[in-house]
Amino acid sequence: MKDKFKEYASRMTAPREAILEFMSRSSTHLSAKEIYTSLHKKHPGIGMSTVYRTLDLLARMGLVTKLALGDGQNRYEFKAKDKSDHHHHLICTRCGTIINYSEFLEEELTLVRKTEKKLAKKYNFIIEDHNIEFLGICEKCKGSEKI
Amino acid sequence: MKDKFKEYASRMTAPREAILEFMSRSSTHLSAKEIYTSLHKKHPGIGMSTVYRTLDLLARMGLVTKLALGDGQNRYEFKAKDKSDHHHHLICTRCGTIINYSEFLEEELTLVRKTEKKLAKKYNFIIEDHNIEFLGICEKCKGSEKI
DNA sequence: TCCTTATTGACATTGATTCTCATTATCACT
DNA sequence: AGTGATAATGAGAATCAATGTCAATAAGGA
Ligand SMILES: [Mn+2]
Ligand SMILES: [Mn+2]
Ligand SMILES: [Zn+2]
Ligand SMILES: [Zn+2]
Repeated sequence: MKDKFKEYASRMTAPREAILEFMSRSSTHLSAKEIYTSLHKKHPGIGMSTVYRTLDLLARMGLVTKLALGDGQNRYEFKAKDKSDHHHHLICTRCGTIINYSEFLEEELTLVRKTEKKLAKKYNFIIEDHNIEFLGICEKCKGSEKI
Repeated sequence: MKDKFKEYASRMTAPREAILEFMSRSSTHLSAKEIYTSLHKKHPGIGMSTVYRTLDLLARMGLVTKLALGDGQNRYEFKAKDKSDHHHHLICTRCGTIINYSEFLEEELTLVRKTEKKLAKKYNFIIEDHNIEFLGICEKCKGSEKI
């Protein structure tokens, strides 16, 4: 891992190690502040700036995904190298709940690849990633509908 | 249209009409400030707050889509009722360029519907919309790669 | 161990979005 | 057309995520 860091022109430091370790252990979609706060218990020294800078670095390294959901703060999620970790999102527009789903149909993956190829050619684009999200009302919010 | 507004608990006002009219005429993905500035020429009276409030209203009405791309400002796009207007995005992670594409394969639409149905059932979700975006490097940015 | 310099953290600053509130304008009802 | 209740507005303040500044620190090659 130290090597991977160097590749991105960086020294391996304690804060970076702590943040990466923390991210790799959490499975949710966390805001920078949530990460900062959680980390603060064991690592009181780590500042907010470093959290942002490191998350940005990890995103560039491809170890973390940055999610923009339009609620005023970005969220970050660890991305295992393991392909089986790849997933898409189901987002509740009422309460913000995010569900990961990865029970893809084979068709789904095949089609994504086919579409990528088509778009890359037509628009002369290098396609590196994709986001697919379905928006709606979650189970809980459905329940507390009538007020 | 006036009726549609009322349905959403609203009076029809000059600023709202101006903003809706402007949005329906533009075909890009505009930030609130861009909308404010463009509008300011013909309607110097309209304030920033009203732009935000009206965009939010239009989004709730389903006339406008709010895009969160994680670059620190949301963008808004008019959504014609016309189904043929539906499209997905191709986004350059270097320069932010957004390309609409809508040459869907039939498969694509079929699959989205099938996936929606599957997810709705499994997670007990009411699915109302979806976003699909491909990220990468656009033609222009590919050109100015080596610096 | 020493030295260069990448990295850090405290703090300031920016900038998008939201809030506040006195003023204005819409529209239902005469 | 006139009136009144009140929804909506706009100027400015406030909030708050994210970025910038910079002196102090620490990583790691020599
Ligand atoms: Mn996820
Ligand atoms: Mn678009
Ligand atoms: Zn919900
Ligand atoms: Zn580009």
